[in-house]
Amino acid sequence: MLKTHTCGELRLQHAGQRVELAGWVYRRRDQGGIIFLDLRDRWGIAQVVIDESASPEAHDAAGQLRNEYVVHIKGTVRARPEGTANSELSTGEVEVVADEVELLNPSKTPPFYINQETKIDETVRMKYRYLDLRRPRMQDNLVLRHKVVKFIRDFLDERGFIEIETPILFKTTPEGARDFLVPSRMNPGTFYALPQSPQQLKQLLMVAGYEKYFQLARCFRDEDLRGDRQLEFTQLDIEMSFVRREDVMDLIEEMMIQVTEQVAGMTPMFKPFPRITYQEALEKFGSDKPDVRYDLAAVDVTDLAGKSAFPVFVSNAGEGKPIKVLRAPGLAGSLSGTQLRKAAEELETLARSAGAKGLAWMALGEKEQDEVKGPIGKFFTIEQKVELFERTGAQPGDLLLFMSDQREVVYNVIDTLRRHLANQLGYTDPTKIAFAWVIDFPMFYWNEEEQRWDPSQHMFTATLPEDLPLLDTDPGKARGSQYDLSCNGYEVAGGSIRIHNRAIQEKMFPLIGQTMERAREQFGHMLEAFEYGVPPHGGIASGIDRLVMILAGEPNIREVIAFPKTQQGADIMAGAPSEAEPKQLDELSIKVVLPPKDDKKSDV
RNA sequence: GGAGGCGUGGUGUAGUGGUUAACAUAUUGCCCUGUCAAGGCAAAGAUCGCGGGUUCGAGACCCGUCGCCUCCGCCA
Repeated sequence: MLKTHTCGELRLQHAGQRVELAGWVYRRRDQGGIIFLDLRDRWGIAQVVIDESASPEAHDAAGQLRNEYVVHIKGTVRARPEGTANSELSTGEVEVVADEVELLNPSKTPPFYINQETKIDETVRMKYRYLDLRRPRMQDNLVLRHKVVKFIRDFLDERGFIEIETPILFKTTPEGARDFLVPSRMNPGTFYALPQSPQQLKQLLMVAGYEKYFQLARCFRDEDLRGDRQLEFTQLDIEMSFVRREDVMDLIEEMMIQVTEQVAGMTPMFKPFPRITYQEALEKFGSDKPDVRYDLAAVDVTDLAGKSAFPVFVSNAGEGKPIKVLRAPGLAGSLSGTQLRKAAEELETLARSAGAKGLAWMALGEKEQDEVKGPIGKFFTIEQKVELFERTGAQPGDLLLFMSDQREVVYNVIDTLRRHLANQLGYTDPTKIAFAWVIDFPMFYWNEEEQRWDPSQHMFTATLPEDLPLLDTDPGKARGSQYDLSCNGYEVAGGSIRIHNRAIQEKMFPLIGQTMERAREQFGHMLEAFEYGVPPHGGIASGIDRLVMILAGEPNIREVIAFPKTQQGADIMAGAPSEAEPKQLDELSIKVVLPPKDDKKSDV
């Protein structure tokens, strides 16, 4: 090794020791007769001092160094002189007096700062990702990611789980997203699908009797990217036999608490995690993955507002459309009439973008006796207002936002406004973390377009035992054994107890508009396997990228993935995706036919 | 597929139709023995993403296009 120690480990106790360090020049401070180098490696930064009078050759070599040059030094550790310690640095009490400085490799001037946290255009960061990853922020993130993964592996190993790899080249899996296809050279005209999750395979491992399985599985979904979504991602995949819903939830809850506390050094705001039903989550937060770091829960006032004199509310209530209120604490505060209208208009624009037709509001003055402002105030009697304030907990200076529409629209508007208000009010502190379980999902959503039921998770999800009869009478009311774990407004895990009974499994296919023939073609191996002694089983899957993103306090998933893709699914550094060689296509019996371009111009 | 934002020296930004395109920082050179976002002096560095158009005149206005980001659709 070219190093006896890492740059980050040197402490007072090393004083007097002769050491070798190697790393990158993080900063150089040339004082003339004395040169300071901040030498960086993955473990930290150490100050190296080169004194001209003591080591002229080393001083000369150090004078040639520039940022990001790779160097190897030999020297002696000593306590820094009185008054020159740097408390910002973990190695700040010591320095290495170098007598040999060897340049291992020079570097071009990097296109952006490695040694400063400034905003850099993501295009540039992606093009030079290997330099971006040199930055302490990215190194911290990837180290955290490693620790999370390592912790999880150990945690599950201690509890009798074994990790089993499942294939990447497989067959379409029933997750509902678009598949990535891989052509088979040996079987012209046929394709593998990359797994969207190892769902089927892990269930088959339960049939095989492994009982406790996990895998850090790479999964692929060919859908548009988002700040919290990539084409490929890593999923902690777990499946267990002979378990009930609570067994899986308890295991994950314990694991998440320990990871948060022991690896990320944070404490979940709620222990145990609150359990919210799907219905309650929608009614209060408008979302099945609510951010419960803050309250801001919507209040139903359909009965009350329906009796007001506001025509829209009266008619909506009559049609069974809900009327809900979101209270924005202190938001009306000291605003003037004009400012208030402007603020309300901005919120209305946002509400419209979420599907609302409008947004009614009421502002409470700062003092108790102040008049209630807002266009709909006059439609409510004094008594109605008093009750309204009581129910919503409204305080002087609050802004009340009213939503009324089709139920789904109202949910969407609540979710949008709630997230927006939380940001505006400073409730979204990334150093806080709050998990919440969402349970009792409906088994199916009605697909109006196709006139059929779509499974809300996937077709292997078991129905809650008490709701089993509903499958025959009223499938829309049947609740599944599904459980999702939300964290700071993101879904970080989701799973269910599975169907282990072939008769019930077969009942699912017609319900979701699939013929038995088609089901056998796609899932025949599953149905057949289910005839050979399937244990009751269930499991869960957790998006590791997303979890690490939250634990790292990062605003998007790319910050915790070494080589992520852009929103267009491109790798700017390598230039992927790219065209294939004709020879490759020939071997695969594939012909590329691009859609015609530029219809507008050819018309002219 | 759609909506919005952004694109100006290496990087981050300013730029109100007429400026020698400004500032900070980085870079290069010189000076400097206790700095740590070191400091001082000096220099170099931009076809303003690309292509059209409007105008006497465009970094700015218009149209198109490309790229990046956020969001909707999609995806749990």
